[in-house]
Amino acid sequence: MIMSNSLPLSRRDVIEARLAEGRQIIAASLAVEFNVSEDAVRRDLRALAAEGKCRRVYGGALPLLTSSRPISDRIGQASDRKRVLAQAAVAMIEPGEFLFLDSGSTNLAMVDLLPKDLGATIATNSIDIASAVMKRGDIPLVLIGGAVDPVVGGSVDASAVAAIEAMNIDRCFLGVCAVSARNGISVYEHADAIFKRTLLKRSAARIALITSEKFHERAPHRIGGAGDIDWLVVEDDLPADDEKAAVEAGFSLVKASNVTSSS
Amino acid sequence: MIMSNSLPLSRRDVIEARLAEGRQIIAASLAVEFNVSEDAVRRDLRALAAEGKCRRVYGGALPLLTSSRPISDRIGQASDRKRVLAQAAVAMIEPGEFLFLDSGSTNLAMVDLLPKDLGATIATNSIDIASAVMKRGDIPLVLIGGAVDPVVGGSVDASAVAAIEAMNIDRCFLGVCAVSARNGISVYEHADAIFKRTLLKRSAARIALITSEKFHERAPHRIGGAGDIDWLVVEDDLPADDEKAAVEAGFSLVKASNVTSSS
DNA sequence: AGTCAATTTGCACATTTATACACGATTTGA
DNA sequence: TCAAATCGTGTATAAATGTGCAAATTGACT
Repeated sequence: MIMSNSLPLSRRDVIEARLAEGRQIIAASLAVEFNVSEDAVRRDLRALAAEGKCRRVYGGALPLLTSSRPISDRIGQASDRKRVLAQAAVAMIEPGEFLFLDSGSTNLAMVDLLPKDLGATIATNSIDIASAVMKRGDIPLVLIGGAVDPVVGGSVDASAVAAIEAMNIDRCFLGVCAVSARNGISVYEHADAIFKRTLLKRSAARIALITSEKFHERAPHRIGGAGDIDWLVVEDDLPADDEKAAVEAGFSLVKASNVTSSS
Repeated sequence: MIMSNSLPLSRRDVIEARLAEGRQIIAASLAVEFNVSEDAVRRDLRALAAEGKCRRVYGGALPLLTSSRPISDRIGQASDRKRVLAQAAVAMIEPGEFLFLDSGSTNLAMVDLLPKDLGATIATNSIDIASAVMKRGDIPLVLIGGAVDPVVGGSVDASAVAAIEAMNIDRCFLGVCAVSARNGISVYEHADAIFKRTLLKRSAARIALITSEKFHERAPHRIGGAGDIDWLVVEDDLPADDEKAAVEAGFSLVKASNVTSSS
């Protein structure tokens, strides 16, 4: 029973860590995520601002450092778009579900956005995702073993397929390399494709997070078509022709609007 | 039900060990787990905080350097001593072997010290070690899956045991929590002990890296005695009485002299 | 065995801390 | 300008904490 009861003050550390990454803080979102009132979040922000760790703004707080961060900026930019997708995906999760997070940087971004009181269990074959989930420490984790594919960053061999064959997954988040109306969803690695097909077969709800450039990628191994995926979570500013083609191919789209306040 | 009838002193050691692993301590949970009042736990936390081992927070305590860099900071603390042990352990590896690296920060230190042209394959159940091996990118990796034990940082459940039952390991590096002449080698977690016993059974050569303080730790679950381990890699400055007791208990010691040179 | 000192523990009490709620003031956006 | 959202302050409540003290345990010495 050592589950998920996190220390109250660790919340402030989490906020501080996010600020250190250059991320903006929205008081209302944090309140929901940590399952506390907005007053508590505001107190934390006030304390952090008093320590000079952030700047208070209407609706939340912003990190202080605005000057030179060459590398982190680029990562932060890419992360921002992926985080919007991830936030929309997190909102689709029901409490207590058995989730599978497939390998992929967008799925990795989901881990930090999962609410604290989520009673879900996460299974994954990605070492990076497993590492992130374990670092949180409040989510039960099931790791899929097997020979590790260095391109995928996780196990996609026969033993990994056999492991998920024995799972009843409530909701899986698929990582894909390319999407098109003609070829459906595809990936680069053959073994990865076999693994993902099995994953889709064993999952009740199947979701894929798609950054806009994925619609113009090409990959050799087809996983399936529109009938094999329940939802594609796409960016808000997806070009109209891409969207039209996807819808006509039978895909159900969920637009991830960055409702994160104005700005 | 783990009823620890162990010595009162051991409780504080267990708490310290958990903090060293980066885990957060919740006073109320600890009180239930050790079957003592919260006052006793708070007294321990106060003492540990006074020693600089942790940071007290409302509701329990947090490890000191955990928010920003949980892994690298821990390694940075005792990196010198552990790197010496790890270097000695790496020297025992033969080319082309199938290795198993058990969970543990000392074994983790081995990953970065492995030579480039090593034709070995590494298997592990530790997420941190898998992450480090994958980051290198030049070593074939086999990951042991299963439900992840948050204390161990990897899988030690029945499926993990079943996975290594099918392996013929040339050389395994065991992670242990405590060593003594009377009780042999021991760990904190029951499932971890079962896993390690199977690991020893499936391994041709069995090695454990032991920092000196492990000789004065206590842990509830015994893995085995001197006959179950081929080599204990110990520090150069191991106290003479500890060394004498270990040798008389039948252990074969390898002293890791810090003549690492270079760098 | 007996005794004494030191440590550890549990309990009672006052204090501090964190939190949620209520109300008025302030800011934001249309 | 107005309405909605957000912020700040005050207050009540629950939880955690620190302190003092007595009982129980341990270890050493006679």
